[in-house]
Amino acid sequence: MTLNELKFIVAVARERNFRRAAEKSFVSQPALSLAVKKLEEELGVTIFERSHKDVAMTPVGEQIVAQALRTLEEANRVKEIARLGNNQLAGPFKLGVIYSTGPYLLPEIIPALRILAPEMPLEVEENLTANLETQLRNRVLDAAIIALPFEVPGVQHELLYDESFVVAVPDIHPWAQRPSIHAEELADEKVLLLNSGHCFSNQVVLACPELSRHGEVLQGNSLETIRNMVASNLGITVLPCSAAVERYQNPLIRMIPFADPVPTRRMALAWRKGYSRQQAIDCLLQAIRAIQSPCLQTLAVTPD
Amino acid sequence: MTLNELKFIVAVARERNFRRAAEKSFVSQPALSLAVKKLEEELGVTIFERSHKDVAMTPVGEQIVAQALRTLEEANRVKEIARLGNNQLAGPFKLGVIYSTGPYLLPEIIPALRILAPEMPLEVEENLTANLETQLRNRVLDAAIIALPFEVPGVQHELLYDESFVVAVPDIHPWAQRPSIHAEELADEKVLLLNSGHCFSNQVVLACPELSRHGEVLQGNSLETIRNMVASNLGITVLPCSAAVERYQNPLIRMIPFADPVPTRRMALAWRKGYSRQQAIDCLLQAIRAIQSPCLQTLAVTPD
DNA sequence: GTCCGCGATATATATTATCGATAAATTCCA
DNA sequence: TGGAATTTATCGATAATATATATCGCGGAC
Repeated sequence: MTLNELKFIVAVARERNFRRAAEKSFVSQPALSLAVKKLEEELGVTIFERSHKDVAMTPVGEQIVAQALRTLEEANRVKEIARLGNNQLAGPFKLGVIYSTGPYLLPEIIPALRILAPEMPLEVEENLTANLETQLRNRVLDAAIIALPFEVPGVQHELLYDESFVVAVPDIHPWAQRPSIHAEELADEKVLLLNSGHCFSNQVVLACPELSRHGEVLQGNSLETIRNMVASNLGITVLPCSAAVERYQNPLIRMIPFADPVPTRRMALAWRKGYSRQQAIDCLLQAIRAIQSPCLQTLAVTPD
Repeated sequence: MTLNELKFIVAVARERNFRRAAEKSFVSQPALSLAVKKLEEELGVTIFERSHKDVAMTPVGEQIVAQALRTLEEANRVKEIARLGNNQLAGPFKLGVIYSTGPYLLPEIIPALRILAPEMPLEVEENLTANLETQLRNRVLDAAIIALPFEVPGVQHELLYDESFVVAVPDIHPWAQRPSIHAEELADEKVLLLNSGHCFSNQVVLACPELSRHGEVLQGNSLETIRNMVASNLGITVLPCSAAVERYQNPLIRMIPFADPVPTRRMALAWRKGYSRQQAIDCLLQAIRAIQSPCLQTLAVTPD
């Protein structure tokens, strides 16, 4: 039994004529006759009583045609659901973000996305890279904004931008008026950093390996806490430049750029291979890349 | 979209694994994979998010699978209806009978049929051959018991029995004690017959052509009326022998057989070619042929 | 690392559906 | 009453589809 056969018997029941039913079904009359016959044999029932004058339905045939109609309606609802539900920009989208980026990037992304995909509410999860990775793989998240490297089997990513780091010192610090700082110089200072699970602290240490020997001070999960500590003259820190733009400025803190080579991190959007809402990904990429920020160097779209 | 494809996605949704779903569906894994892919492309939606670890469903995929399940259930009901409804011996059967046979044959048929096909109530229509023919062709009737000849396009028949005619005379009639009558002798008598639309009167006239010249008396639609008229000495008549058996005997009437050649009529059961309840026909034939009556000569089954 | 499991792919094959032409039966109309 | 038209069934050939076997690439697990 196939849906086509059901369509055929419904057409014959409507037209009471095999030839016209075949025309309406866009098949030849023999094709339709054979299909109907096949169905009748499979069901072991005569549905139509044929004659050269007209076609009549047997009592059981009427029931069968009525049921066939119901079946076809249900089948059409499958298509209907697909038609309505294939809007990839509808329904919530769970985005993971690393702690050192979330507070500064999301205020930019969310309004942009509300315009690009108004029916797609963004649900945000801030967490460590390692946790984001797990959640991504377990399909708890749809995508995640992370810092490279981020090589995870079954997960692909696309580059977003390069973000330079800056040094934040109290305005009463000896470096306060310097135009730039060399990364190596950090080794002599009391540098406040996020816990070691944070990729950002790792990257800072990577830029100034000496730090790891001097034992930098690790301070929780929030850059804002660290920023306040700097303002209280408890040490200096390094921030991603997105955390150093004007809107987050504190008058007690001076932001000083690094001298070349400026430490940077490369951010990317990651999602599962085979993820079904590519349009949502594209939309998100567009929203992020549209951010106008002097310190973020948006990167061209490059395959892998 | 085919029912098979819907079965496949339901299986995958159940098993969360293409290989197992293929096994349960009794097809190879590539066949199932391709079918699912084909459906996804047709619907323009991703139903499953595949990975090497497991198979997950997209939100729209869940809806589609649920609807697919509903569709398959409706499709199964088609089979169910066919299974339950293909009992050809269930449901009413409309049988037409000519006036000159109905009252005498039906009391024999109905009890027999109630045993052979208890779920098939017999609905009887007594009428003239011409009307029965129309109703048969228009599918108002399922079958009809008629006298031959009865050649109607689109209608086939099978012989039932030969029935001899007898002469019915009042017991005070001069012929009352005769052992037999020759058909030609009727020409001199006042013979009461049914209206001319009745095949039986035609057949009587056929047996004794002289009658038509002398103007026999035509009397309505009921042999019983005529019988009563004979009992009242208003004339004589000819009856089919089934109307002359003991149970219908009237003490005021003598039944006298014809001398050779005995006029007879040949009865048959007629039904449309392609009629869908052959079993019901067979049952009816069996019931009629099983009638034990000395005057009816049941005929062997012979193809037309 | 190496093996195992999973889904995707390639190619070949068998089945099925479909078509065009024609047949057989019947109706319609002159 | 006879022929044209109509209707469904049948036949033979072909196109479309479904399915199988073998294989690949990827990732997981020990």
